[in-house]
Amino acid sequence: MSDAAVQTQIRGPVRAKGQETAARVREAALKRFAAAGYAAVSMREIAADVGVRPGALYNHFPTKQDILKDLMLSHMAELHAAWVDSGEPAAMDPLEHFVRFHIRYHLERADEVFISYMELRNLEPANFDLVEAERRRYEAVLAGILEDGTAAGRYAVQDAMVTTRAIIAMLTGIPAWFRDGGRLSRPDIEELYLDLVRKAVAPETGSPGTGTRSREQSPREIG
Amino acid sequence: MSDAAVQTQIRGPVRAKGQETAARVREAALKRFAAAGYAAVSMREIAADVGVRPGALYNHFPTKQDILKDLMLSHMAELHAAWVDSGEPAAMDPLEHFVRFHIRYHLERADEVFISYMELRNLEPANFDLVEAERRRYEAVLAGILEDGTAAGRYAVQDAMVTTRAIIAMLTGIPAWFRDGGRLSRPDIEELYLDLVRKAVAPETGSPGTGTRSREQSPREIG
DNA sequence: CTTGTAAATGAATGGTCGTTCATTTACTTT
DNA sequence: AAAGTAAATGAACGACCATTCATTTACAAG
Repeated sequence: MSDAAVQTQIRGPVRAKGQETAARVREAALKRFAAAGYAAVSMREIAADVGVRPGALYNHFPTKQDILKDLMLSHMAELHAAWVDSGEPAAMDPLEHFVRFHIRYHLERADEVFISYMELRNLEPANFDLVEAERRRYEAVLAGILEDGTAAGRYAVQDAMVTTRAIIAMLTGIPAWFRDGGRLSRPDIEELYLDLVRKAVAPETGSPGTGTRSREQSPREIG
Repeated sequence: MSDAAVQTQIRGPVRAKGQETAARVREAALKRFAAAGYAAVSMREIAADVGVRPGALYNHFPTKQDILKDLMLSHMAELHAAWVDSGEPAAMDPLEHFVRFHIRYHLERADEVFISYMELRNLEPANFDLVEAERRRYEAVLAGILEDGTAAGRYAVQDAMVTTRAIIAMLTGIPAWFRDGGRLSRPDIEELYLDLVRKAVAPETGSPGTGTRSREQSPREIG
C-alpha cells in the first residue's frame, strides 16, 4: 500500500500509464453498465472500448465484480464528500441547500447515480453492505436537516426517515426523464421540485413566515 | 387467437395443463427476474423452478425476451385496469384516491412493479415502446387529476407533468425499503405519504381544512 | 547496457448460455 | 382400439462468458 504510494511519486510515466488505463476502464465500464446493466456487459466489450485485450483488464482490476464495487463505492463516497464540500451558507434554508445540491449532483453524474441504485443486487453481499452503509450516511444528512428544522418549528415532519426516503426518491427520479434542451431547464427543475419539497414539509398553517409554532399535534407517534 | 379461445373451452385438461405450466413459468420468471435481474437469470433456472426441462419452456414462450415482455406488458395493463376498476367515490378527494390506490397496488405487486421499471433497458425497442405507452397512460391519470384539481382551485400545481412524475417516483420508491412487521404498518405508510402529497400540491394560502370540501370542480377529462 | 518490472498480448481453460429438434409420453377424440 | 396432438424429454448446437498464464513489449533505474 504505502510502497505503491511511494512508487507512484518516485516512478515516472510507467505508473502514470497504468493509472490512466485503469481510469479508462472505469469510464468504459461506467457507460456500459449504465446503458445495458452489469450482467449484460462483458469484459470483452469493456476491453474493446479501452482499446486493449481482455486479459489486460486484469492488470488493473482483479475481477469484473471489483470494477462494479469500485464504481459504486467511489460514487457514494464522492457524493457525500461533495455534500460536505458544498458548505452550508447560513443565509440559505438547509433544506433548500440540500435539494439544490442533490438535484445538481444527480443531473451531473447521471450514470454513476443510475448504476448505484440499479446494480445493488449485482453486488456480492460484502460489497453491498459497504454501499448500503454509505447510502444510509447520506440519508442521515437529510434526516438530520428535517429533524432539526422540525424541532425549530421551521418544518413539520411527522416521520423524518420516511420523509427523507420520499424526498430522495422523488429527486433521484429526475434524471430518469429529464433531458437538456427539453421544455424545462435545469434551473426550472430545481425551482419546481424545491417548491414541492418545501410545501410537503411546511407547517400546516399557511403562515408562510418561519414562525416558531408549537408542536401541538401528535396524532401518530408511530414507533 | 379466437381458435385458442374456443379450444380452451371445448378442450379438456390437456389445454388446461399447458396453460398452468405457462402460468408457473411466468411465476418463476417473475421471482427470478425481480431477485437477480433479467440478464442474470437463465432459462435453465426457470425450468428447474417449474420442474421441467429447459426445452419445454419453448412450448409456451418463443424466447426468453417474450417472457419478460409478457410480464411487463401484462403488469402495466393490469395496473391501469385496476385503477379503472377502483371506481371513484364522489366522497373522496381524487388525489387521495389515487395515492391510496397506488401505494396499495405497489405494495401488493412489489415484484411486478420492480421488474417493470428495472428491466426497461432489457426490452427490445419494439417491446420497450409498448411498455412506455402504457406507462404514459398511467401517468396521464394522475396528471389529469392534478390539472382538474388545480383548475378548480383545490390544488395549486405549477407543472402537472413534473408533479406527476415527482409523486409517482416518491410513491413507487416505497416498496424498495418497506417491509411488513417493521416500525410502520401499511396504513401508517399510506397516511404519511398522503400527507406529504396533499401538502405538496396544496394552494399556498393555507386554509387549514385539508378535508374534502365542496366539489365545484369541472368534469375530469383524462386523455 | 543490463536489469527490473509494469503493462499488454495471444491463446487457452472449463463452463454456461439461449435455442433447436427428433423422439417419447400422456391424454383426448373418434 | 386407433388416430391425433399438446407437452415434455434428452441431447445436442454454436456462441460467448470470466478468468488464467506463459510470453512479449516498453520503459525507467542503476
